[in-house]
Amino acid sequence: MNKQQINLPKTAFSMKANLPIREPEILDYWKEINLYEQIRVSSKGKEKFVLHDGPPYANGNIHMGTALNKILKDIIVKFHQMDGKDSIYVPGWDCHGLPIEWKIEEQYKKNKKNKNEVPIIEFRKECRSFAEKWIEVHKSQFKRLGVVGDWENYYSTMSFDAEAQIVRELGKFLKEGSLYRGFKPVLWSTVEKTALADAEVEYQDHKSDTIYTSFKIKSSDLKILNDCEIIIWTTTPWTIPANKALAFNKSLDYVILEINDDSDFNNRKIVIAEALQDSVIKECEIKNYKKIHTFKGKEFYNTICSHPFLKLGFDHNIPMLEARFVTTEQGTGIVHCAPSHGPDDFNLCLNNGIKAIETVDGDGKYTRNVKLFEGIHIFKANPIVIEKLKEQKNLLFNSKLVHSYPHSWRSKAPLVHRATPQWFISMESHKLRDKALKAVDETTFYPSKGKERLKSMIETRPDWCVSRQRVWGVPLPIFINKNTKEILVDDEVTENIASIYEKEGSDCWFSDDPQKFLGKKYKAEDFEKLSDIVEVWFDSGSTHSFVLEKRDDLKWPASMYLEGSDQHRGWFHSSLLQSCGTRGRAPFESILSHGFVVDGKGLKMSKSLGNVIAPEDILKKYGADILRIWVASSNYAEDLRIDYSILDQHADSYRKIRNTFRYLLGNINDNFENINLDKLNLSELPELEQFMLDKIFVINDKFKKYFKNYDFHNLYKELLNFCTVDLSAFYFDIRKDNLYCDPKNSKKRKSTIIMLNIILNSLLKWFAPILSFTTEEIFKLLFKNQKSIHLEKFLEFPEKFRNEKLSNKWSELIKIRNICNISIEEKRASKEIGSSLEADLKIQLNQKLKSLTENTDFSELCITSKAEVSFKDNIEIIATTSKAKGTKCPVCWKINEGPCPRHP
RNA sequence: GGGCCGGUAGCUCAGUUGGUUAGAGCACACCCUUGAUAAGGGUGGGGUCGAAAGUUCGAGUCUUUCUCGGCCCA
Repeated sequence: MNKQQINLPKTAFSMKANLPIREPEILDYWKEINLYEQIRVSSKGKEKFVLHDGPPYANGNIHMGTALNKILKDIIVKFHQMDGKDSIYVPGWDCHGLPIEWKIEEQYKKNKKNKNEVPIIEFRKECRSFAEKWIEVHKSQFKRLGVVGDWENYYSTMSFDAEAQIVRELGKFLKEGSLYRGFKPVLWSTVEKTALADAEVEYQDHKSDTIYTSFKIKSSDLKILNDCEIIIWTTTPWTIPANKALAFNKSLDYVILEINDDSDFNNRKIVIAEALQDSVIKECEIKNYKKIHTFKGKEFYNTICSHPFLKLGFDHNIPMLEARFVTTEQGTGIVHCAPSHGPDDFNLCLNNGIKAIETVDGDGKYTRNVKLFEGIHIFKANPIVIEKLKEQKNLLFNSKLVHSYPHSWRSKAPLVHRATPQWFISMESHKLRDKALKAVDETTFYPSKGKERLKSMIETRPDWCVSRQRVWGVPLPIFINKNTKEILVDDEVTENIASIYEKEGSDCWFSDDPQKFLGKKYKAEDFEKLSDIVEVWFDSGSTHSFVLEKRDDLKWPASMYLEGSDQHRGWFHSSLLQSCGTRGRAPFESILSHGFVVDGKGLKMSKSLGNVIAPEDILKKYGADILRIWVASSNYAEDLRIDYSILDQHADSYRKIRNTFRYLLGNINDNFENINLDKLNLSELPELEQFMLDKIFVINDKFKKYFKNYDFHNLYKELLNFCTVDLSAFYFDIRKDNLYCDPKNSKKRKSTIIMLNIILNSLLKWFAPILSFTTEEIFKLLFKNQKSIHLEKFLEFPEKFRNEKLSNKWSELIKIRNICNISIEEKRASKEIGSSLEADLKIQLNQKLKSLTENTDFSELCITSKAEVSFKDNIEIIATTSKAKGTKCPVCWKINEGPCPRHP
C-alpha cells in the first residue's frame, strides 16, 4: 500500500504562524499597495460610516488601553467596510496641554534653564516639536497593530487650521453671550504670582494657626437652635473674612452644649458634632459644660447664621448648607466655607447660588471686596483675624498645628486657594444643559448603560470653565475694553484672528502687536488682550468641527465615537457640550465605550504591582492577531482582563483556527474555486453538505446580529465554536474518508470540495476584521491577482440554504452519534478496540427515530467500519459496539469481511 | 468618603419576563490515532453562581447589608 493512492492534503500554508516575523511583511505589503487608498477608491459613493477618532495625547509610548482602543476601532471600521459601506478612519492627536509643558520644563531643569527667561514663543515651539515626535512614534505603533487608516493625513489639535477653527468655535459662544467672566479658586503662589496645577504642587509640613470660632445662629427651623452658636475649626484664619456659608453633614449627629466656666463663652450654647465632642472639649480646654440636646444633621436645614465680625460690618447672612465632604476626622463637624478660597467651598456655594468673588489679589493682598482688611497681605492677616475674633468674644480657642500643606514645586513657597478671573461657558443662559440632555437621549449607546452615565454628569455639572493660565494651548481670543470693561464681541475680529492662525499658527498671539488681531476697526490701546489659553478639553471637544466638517471625505455628525468609559467625563462630554452649544446637537450618532484593561485578577496595572503588560511585549511574543483576538473575545462592556495565561489561551484558539484554514487549503490544494451560491443546486448535494449549508446560513444570521450590536465576544465565540465543534470534530472528521480515499472525480468528493470552498470563503470573510493579518496571508496565497482581503465584502447566502427541517433531523442524528461515541469509548477503555474504524455499531432506535434515519449511513457518520440500525420499542436510543470482523482495507482502513467495495 | 458599574467552572463567555439536575469552548485528566501530525478524534472530572439575610411554593435571576474590584468625583 502506498500513499500515492490517496489524496492527502497539501498546502503552502504553514502550520506555524510565526506572526512576529510575518506580520511586518504584510504591513510592508499594505504600504506597497497603499491599502487605505485602495479601499477608498473601491468604496467610492457608498454610504459612509465614520468612526471619528478620539485623539490620544501625543506623549509616551502606547499602553494596553490605547492598543485596545485602536484595535476595537479598527475591527469596527473593517466590519462596516466589509458590510458594504465606505468606512473611513482618520486618526488624530491631542497636542496642547500641561503634560507636554512639564516635559519641556523638566528638560529645562536638567539643563539649568529657567522657564521664565525663555520667550513664550520659543517654549511653545519646543512643545510643538515634542508633540510631533510622539505622533510619529504612536503612528508606527498603531500601524503595527494592524490598524488601517489615513495615517498620512492625520489630524492634530495643534495644526494651524485646528487652532484657527478652535478660535471660530469660541467666537460662537462669545457671540451668543454664553461665554462669561467669573471667578473660581485655583492654587496660587503669591510669590510667583501665578496659578499652579495639581501636579506642580509639593506637600510639605507647615505650621498653621488654628482657631475655633463661633457663628451665632440668626434663625432656624429647629427652634432650640435659636440662641446657640455654631463652632467651626480652621487652619486658615485669614479666610474668615471671606466666609459666606457653613457646611454640615446631614447624616451626622450634633449636640448643643452649654458652657459654664470663666471664659468668654460662659453661659453660651455651642453646637458641634457629637462624634467630636470629646476632642473639642479637651482641645479647647472647656472645663465645665452641660449637654442640652442631641439632634440629626438634617435638622439644620434652613438655618442662617451671622458672621463673627457682624458688629464690624460683616452683616451678610451665612446659610448652613448640606455637604458630603464634612466628616468627623478633625474639627467640629461643621465647616466654614469661603467660596473664593477652596474648591469644595466654591462648588457647594455655587450649587446654592453663592458666587465666588475676588477677595485676594495676585500679590496676596485683600481686595476692596473685604472690609477692614483691604491691602493687608493674607500671610500677615492671621494675628489680626485672631485678635479681632477675641475682641468680638467669638474666639473659643486658638493654637498652632504642623500639618502637610501644599507648596510650590519651584519656589517652595506655601500656596493658597485664590479666586481668580476665569472664563466660563454657561450651562443655563442659552439652555446648553437642556440641549445636551436632549442630544444624549437621541444617541445610541453601546453598552446602553453609558447613556445614564453621561446624562447624570450633564445634569449636575457646573458651568464649563474654559480658561487656563498656561502657555501651551490656543490663546483665548478675547479683548476687554479698558474703559467699559466689556468684552469685545465682533465676528470680524474673531475671523481675523482665525485667518491669521490658519496661516501662521497661534504663537503670534503672544509676540505680535495686538493691533494685528484687532484690525483697523479698533485701537489696540483701548483694549486689554487676554493671555489665558483655552483648556484642552475644548480643543478635543472641537475636533468634530475641524475634522468631520472640514474634510470632504468625512461626514458630520460622526457615525460613532468610541473611547474608554472614563471619557464620559472627558471627550464624549466636551464634544457633546461643544457641539450642542454651537450646532444644537451631538457630533455623534452613537457612542461605544469600553472598560479598562486590568490584570488576570482584575486589578489595575501598576508598576508597583509588577503586573503591567506592554503591547510591545505581546507583539514580540505572540503577534498582533493574537492581541486582536484578545480584544474581540473580551467583553468590553466591563473591564478587560489580560495576563500571559489568558494570552496563551487565545494563542491556542488561534492555532485551532489556523489549522482549520490549513485543512481547508490542504484539501483544495490551494486551488480556490469561487462557487456561485445562487446557482448551486442543493438537491444534488449529499444531506450532510446541505446540513452544513444550513449551518453556515444560521451562523451568518447570528454573525450579522452580533455585529449589529457590536457584540464581538459572542461573535468570535460563535466562529470559534464553528471551527472546533462543527468543522474539526464533525464535518472534517467525517469527510476525511471521502476526501482521502474516494477518487478525485467522484461526485461525492466533488460535492465535498464545493463545500470546502464555500466554508473557506465564508471563514475568510468572517474572520478578516479580527484576524487582519492571517486572513490576508491566506487571501494572498489563494488569489495571486487580487490585492487584499480588506477590499472584499461579506458573503451573502441565499435563503435556500436555510433548511430547518433538515437541521432538526440532523440534531437528532448528532444525538445518536454522541451515544454511539460513548458506546465506542467503552470498548476502547476495555482495550477491545482502538480506532473507531475497528468498531461495528448496533444501534437500536424507537420508531420515530428509526423512520427519521432511514437513509442515514451511521458508519459514515460515526466513522466506523459497520453500523446497523434496528427498531426497539419503549426506548429512545441504545448503541452497542463490537469489534468489526474482517480485514482492514490498506487504502481506506475500513474493515470488511470480503474485499473492500471501494478498493477491491 | 460619594456616585456609577461589575463579581457564574482554572480561563474567555452564555444564562430570556424568577421555574427541571446552571451551559459552551478552551485548559486539565485518561484513552485512541499516527493519512490535518509541534496536528486530529473520543470520554471524563470540575461550579454552595463573591458572602449573608430576606421576599417567594421556587432565587444565578428580585430586595437589603457586607465584601472584593474597576471608572469617575472629592
